Order: sequence, then C-alpha cells, then structure tokens
Amino acid sequence: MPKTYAFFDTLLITWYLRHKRELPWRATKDPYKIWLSEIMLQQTRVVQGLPYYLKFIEAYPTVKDLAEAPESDVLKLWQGLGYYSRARNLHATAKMVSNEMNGIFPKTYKNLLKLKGVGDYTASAIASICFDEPEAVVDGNVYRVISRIFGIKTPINSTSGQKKFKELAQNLIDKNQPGTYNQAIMEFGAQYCVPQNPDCENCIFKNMCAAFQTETVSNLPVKIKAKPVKRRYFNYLVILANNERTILQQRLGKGIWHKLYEFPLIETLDEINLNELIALPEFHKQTKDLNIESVVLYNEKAVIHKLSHQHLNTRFWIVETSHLKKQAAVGEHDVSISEIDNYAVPVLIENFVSEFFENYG
DNA sequence: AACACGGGGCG
DNA sequence: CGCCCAGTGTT
Repeated sequence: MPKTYAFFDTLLITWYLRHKRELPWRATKDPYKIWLSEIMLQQTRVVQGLPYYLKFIEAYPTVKDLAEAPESDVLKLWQGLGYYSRARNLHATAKMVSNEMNGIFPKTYKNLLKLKGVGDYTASAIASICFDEPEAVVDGNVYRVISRIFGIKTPINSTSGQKKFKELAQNLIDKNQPGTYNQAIMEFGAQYCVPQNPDCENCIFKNMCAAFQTETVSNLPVKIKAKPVKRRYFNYLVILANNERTILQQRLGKGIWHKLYEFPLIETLDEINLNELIALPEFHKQTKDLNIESVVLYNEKAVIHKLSHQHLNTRFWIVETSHLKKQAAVGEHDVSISEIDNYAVPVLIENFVSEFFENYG
C-alpha cells in the first residue's frame, strides 16, 4: 500500500469521533435497525429519512412486526419518501428474514447481498457495522472524498469507475474497526467534503488532497451527463359523486409510483382544453357509467411536479356525477373522500387532496 | 452498459 | 434550473 494511505483511516476516524452527528441508528448494532436505516438513506439525505426511520421503528419495532404488516400499510408509512421499490423490497425482505431465516439476518456481506433491495453498498454497511466485516462502503460521499483526495477522474457512474473506487476504498478501510471507518468517510463527505464550496483551506487532508493541490476540487468527482428531463402531461379526473365519494386507481404498470393510488389518469402529449378532454376515447371509457353533471378544470395553471428525470405537467378536472359506476375496473376503488387518507398516494396527489378537500373534513 | 426510479434542498 | 443525496434492479 502506498505510504500516503498509511494514516488516512486514523485521521478520518479521529475527525469522525469529534464531529459526528448523534443519530438513532448509531446507538445500536441491531441488524434490523441498521438495515432499515440503510435502505431509507439510499439516495436520500439523513434529514429527510430520519423522521421516517423513527415512524417505522415505532410502528414496527422488530423485523417480525414489519413482516406481519400488510404491504399497503408499509407503502402508506413510506409515502413521500420516494423510490417506492425500496418499500416493496423492504417488506419482501422482512418476510423472507422473518419466515425463512427464523428472524435472523444474514451475518456476512456475501449472504446479505442476496436479500432483495440490498446491493453492494447496503451489504457492506450492514456487514461492517453489525458484524465487523471489513467491507468498504462506496456511496456518493465516498466517491466524492476519494476522487478528490486521490485525484481520480474516472467517471463514478461508469462500470470501470465503480470497480476502481470499490477497490481503492477496500484498500483504505481500517480492518480493526470497519464499521466506524465506513461511517467516518461517509460523514466526512456529508458534513465537510461537500459537493459545492467545501472549506478546503481548513481541511485535515489539505496537504495530501490531489484535487486541492491541483485546484480541481470543483471538477471532482467526474460524472457522466444525465439524460434530459422528460416532460409529461397528466390529466386527473377527480370524480365527485354527491360531493361524498370518488374513485382512486392503483398504479399497476411498469413506471413510476408502482402500487400507489391516484385519481383516474389520462396522459396526453400536450396540454389540452375541456373540449379536447371530453372528446378523448379514454375520457368516455373512464366515465361511461357515470351520470355526468359537470366537468370543470380546477387549475388553469398546471402544477409542475418535478421528479429527477420527469416534469409532470398536471391539471385536475373535477367531474361531478350523481352516482358512481357499479362495476369497478381492475385496481379501481370506490372510496369516500374521508377514506382517501388511508391510501398511499404520490406527493403530487397528496398535495392536491389536502388543498382541494381542505374544507371537506 | 444504460435506464428507470421520488422527492427535497441548495446556490 | 441543474446538481446531488448513506443505490438497486431491470433490460
């Protein structure tokens, strides 16, 4: 190992012990709690995930409690955190561990990797934190810290980059305290070696940081450009029967929000007006058994709901009817307005519901 | 190897 | 408006 690596881990851990945040999952080695926190924090900031972690631990103190819950409850509790496949895989894995593994989590990196929703990062985190296995985590923080200190320009989202960074990280880890080391490098990236305008002048690695020496900090890490954002046009049919009942539709296709609920949706290639809406075959299909009294556009100015790779240009159409259809289609639920809150819905829908039904109770 | 998958926060 | 966040699974 090159000489410059020699005290890297010691410096890092010393910094960590002085500056680390006190977080609930840092006060335990319970694999269930570590696993839960790691799944929640995938692509998610600590401050955003923390309240969800507390809710989940309260609702499901053990993996058995989580396993015995209906998936719909788990999704509802996850509502708003995003990347909902995490919640579905979380629940599937809880059932697997509870039912097939006697409630005991695997104790090795290799076996942890077999769990649904557990990839290289999460398996490394659990193995090191709970079982002292020296397996290096490589998350967004680690990519940033390592690329800067060692001046590595390989794109972090290329296959060769992932291999290279994992290898280097594995050489850096403190094998005597791998869990502490792994958390230290992530915390250092999150709190000090931040993406924008890090305080390099006062950094403990100032003298060995390749990026600082060559003034390339702002260029690292290198990342292959993301695809342009896609624009989509959503028309939601908010069907109101006697101002008391409505229809929710579960998303069961391939795309976003799988298994979450929304109002009946008509997606178009552009923004449409009332005449265009009611002329659509889909509109007739969605409303054929209704006795429509009126169709009114709720928001002339579309809500632009922003996801990482999509901007959803959304308008809500209020469809008043004297009754709801009798025969529900697949995934369709006839619900009273007060029951909407029981369903897991995307933030886009939650925002509309809380605004529109504010005065309904 | 590329792509899909949420939502929020920051400059 | 673009970038990033304690990444993983599918194609």
